[in-house]
Amino acid sequence: MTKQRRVVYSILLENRDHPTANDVFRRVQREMSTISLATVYNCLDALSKHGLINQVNFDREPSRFCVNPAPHVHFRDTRTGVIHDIAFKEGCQITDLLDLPDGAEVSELELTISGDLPANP
Amino acid sequence: MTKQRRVVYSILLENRDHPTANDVFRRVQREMSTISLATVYNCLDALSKHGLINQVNFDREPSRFCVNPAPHVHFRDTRTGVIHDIAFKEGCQITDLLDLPDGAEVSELELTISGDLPANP
DNA sequence: ATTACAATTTAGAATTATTCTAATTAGGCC
DNA sequence: GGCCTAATTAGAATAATTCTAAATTGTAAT
Ligand SMILES: [Mn+2]
Ligand SMILES: [Mn+2]
Ligand SMILES: [Zn+2]
Ligand SMILES: [Zn+2]
Repeated sequence: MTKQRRVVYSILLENRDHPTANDVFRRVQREMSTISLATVYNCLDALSKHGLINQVNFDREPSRFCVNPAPHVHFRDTRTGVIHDIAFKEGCQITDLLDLPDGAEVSELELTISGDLPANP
Repeated sequence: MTKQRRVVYSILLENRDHPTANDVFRRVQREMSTISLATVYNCLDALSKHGLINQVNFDREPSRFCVNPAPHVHFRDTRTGVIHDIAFKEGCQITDLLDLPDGAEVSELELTISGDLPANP
């Protein structure tokens, strides 16, 4: 854990809105003005590799970063653009629903959903 | 349906291995040497918009294109790199497993899995 | 058949998120 | 302090995709 990695991580914890690398860069700059974008990418990569954060991809948009350690999937509200964390229901295994070949070992699984949420009055 | 769109579509039907745009370009060139890469992108986009094919994204790798019209997800065998279509078990709705907010309307859903398949003897 | 028109294709340039390179800096340890 | 390794930095490079503007095509009307 270097100073830079710590501040990148704390920025992610502070506002869990799934920012892009560039969003993170701009936020980190406010308290560490000398940091470089390359370092932000390096830090995000290091934090990912150590399992502290997750990289989230919607189609071919810039990657976003998620600090929620619980298993969950991502729902992007097409009206607001906001990305919501969606948990699994109690005791549910997504792979139970799939016709996986015998012996298949899942190592990574990413589920992204786009749709509408009802307006919140 | 233009000549170019038809040949792009037929190439995809011919070999359902989830090729990239560039793979498609090289295959199409063999029977229509004057086609341009931009046109391949345009055609893939048009076919996608009309629901004949699907764009498949694994992380930030180049998009791949899938001509399987049935609902399914994608499993990449990490040893061979081959992408397999995985169907849902009878009558299974993935969103049933999720704690979606009331009234959420799913418009798009993409599930990608990476893992190991047992060697096929 | 010729013309008109809109949509598509084309070549090449532009875009842009990300990665790479090479030089500098930082931090732990003797 | 000096040594060593890993991390950071600025900037260039990369590469998938998109954009631009001109040429081509196909179709429909005259
Ligand atoms: Mn952003
Ligand atoms: Mn390829
Ligand atoms: Zn999340
Ligand atoms: Zn498929």
